[in-house]
Amino acid sequence: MSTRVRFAPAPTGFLHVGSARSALFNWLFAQSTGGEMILRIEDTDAALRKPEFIDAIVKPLQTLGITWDEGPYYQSQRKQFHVDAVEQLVESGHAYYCNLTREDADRLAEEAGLPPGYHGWSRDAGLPDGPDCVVRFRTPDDGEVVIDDLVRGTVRFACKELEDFVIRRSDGSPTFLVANAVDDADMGITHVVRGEDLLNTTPKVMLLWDALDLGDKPDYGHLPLLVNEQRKKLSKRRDDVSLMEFLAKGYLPEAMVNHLALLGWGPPDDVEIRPIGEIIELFKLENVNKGSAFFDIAKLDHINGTYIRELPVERFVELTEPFVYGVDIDVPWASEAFDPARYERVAGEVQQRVATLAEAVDFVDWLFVEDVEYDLESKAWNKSMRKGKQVPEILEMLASRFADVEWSGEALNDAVMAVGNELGARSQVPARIAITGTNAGIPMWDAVAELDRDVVIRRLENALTALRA
RNA sequence: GCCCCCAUCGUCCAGCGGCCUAGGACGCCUGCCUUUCACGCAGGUAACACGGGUUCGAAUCCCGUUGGGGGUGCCA
Repeated sequence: MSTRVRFAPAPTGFLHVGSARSALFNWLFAQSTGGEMILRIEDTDAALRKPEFIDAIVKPLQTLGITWDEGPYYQSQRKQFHVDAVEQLVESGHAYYCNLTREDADRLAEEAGLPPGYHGWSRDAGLPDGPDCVVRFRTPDDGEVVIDDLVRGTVRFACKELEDFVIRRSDGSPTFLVANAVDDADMGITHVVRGEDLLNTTPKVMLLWDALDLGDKPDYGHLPLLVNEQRKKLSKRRDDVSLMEFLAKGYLPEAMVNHLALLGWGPPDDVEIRPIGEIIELFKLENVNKGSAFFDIAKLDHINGTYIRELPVERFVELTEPFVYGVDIDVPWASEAFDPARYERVAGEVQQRVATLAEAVDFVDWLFVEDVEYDLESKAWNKSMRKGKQVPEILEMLASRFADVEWSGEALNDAVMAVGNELGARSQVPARIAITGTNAGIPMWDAVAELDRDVVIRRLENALTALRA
């Protein structure tokens, strides 16, 4: 039997990295088993029904290269099926009307000295439907629901622990639990792969499934959650979780996908950074582990840097254009000062040094600004300038020699080396800091030769002034 | 509170009863390369939460404890 999975996000305004990971694992499973994946938007809650929210899911998935064979389907458009299902459940005695609000239920529980929750108050009241009525599912009093989870193994839930949950809101709209069962059945879903946060809802859906007589149930596989450094589920409020924002910061989609695939799963041969085709081949849902995984930016940076370095230089230039041209981001130089040709000449060296595309700006800013700024509190300044050997002398000599040295990269480099040798000190770092503002960067003298002589000399003098201040 | 899940280096992954003096990757540290930084290369640091079983033998199986997480909505 061919596999068929679905990625079924609630549209909340943007694609969460956790959701992206779920989508990816569904996709990897479908691809590796030669199956299909469908995209279904779970918008049973009216508040989630906004067209712009759909784009916020579809676009990132496309960017990541996560494809689907059908959809997007919208649960809201299948509402009638869900309404019918609810009606069927009421008629068959599996569900009943209830006119209590959440507050009523809490109060009744407290008065009865019962734990919080709904205790079947209206179960046998035989209430008619009404404007403020919800429909609740009558959970079995005993027995258990057993899930043979593909990643977790057997999980059991005692039915008596399951309260009579709401399947239709008082506004008449069915909840996602019904929609889930009905749609998964109608759409022929064979495997439900999703986050562990939904594990507790699974027995409810299974109960509905049986009550609705929907036939064979899909297999379930609950993925470990993605967590932050505090080991809490990644959340919109506390953490950076917007996939698009990562891409906007200069993480490559391929790197993002590679990193995500490594959270909760690992290739048998320990080769972590590899093409998606190989990941598909090696992926096995049974090998997904159970413990939650920390979304580690440092590791992402490493993977991203590796992918960036593998790019053809022209491609790197192309990809960094939105950043160096200041599209959507601020750039430290005046836009007319940017020289694309000059940028292209150094791009190859920049490419070897960045972890994200956005960082390219930091490596070339000194080529396009008038004067560089010195961070007098920085470690580099303190170590190489303030405490460096004969730094004032180096800067003075360079300023004076640069006044009449041949203005070429080679000659400039020779002059710097000569000064260092004459003084018995390392002259490169002080010169670099004075001219570029920092001790880390690309091989510089050819690029320096492209700057005006007086600009370079002025920077050497500025650094000297800053040093003596 | 109750229900459910989880537990190997700081982090991610390997380990599926003997091959484990616990392996790889990221990070961190050292050295080489280099009169910058990075890459690369060579090293190093660092873990089976604890306690009981089962077994000739346990990181691997079972139970308990502890710790962490998720759920407990007329959100999904």
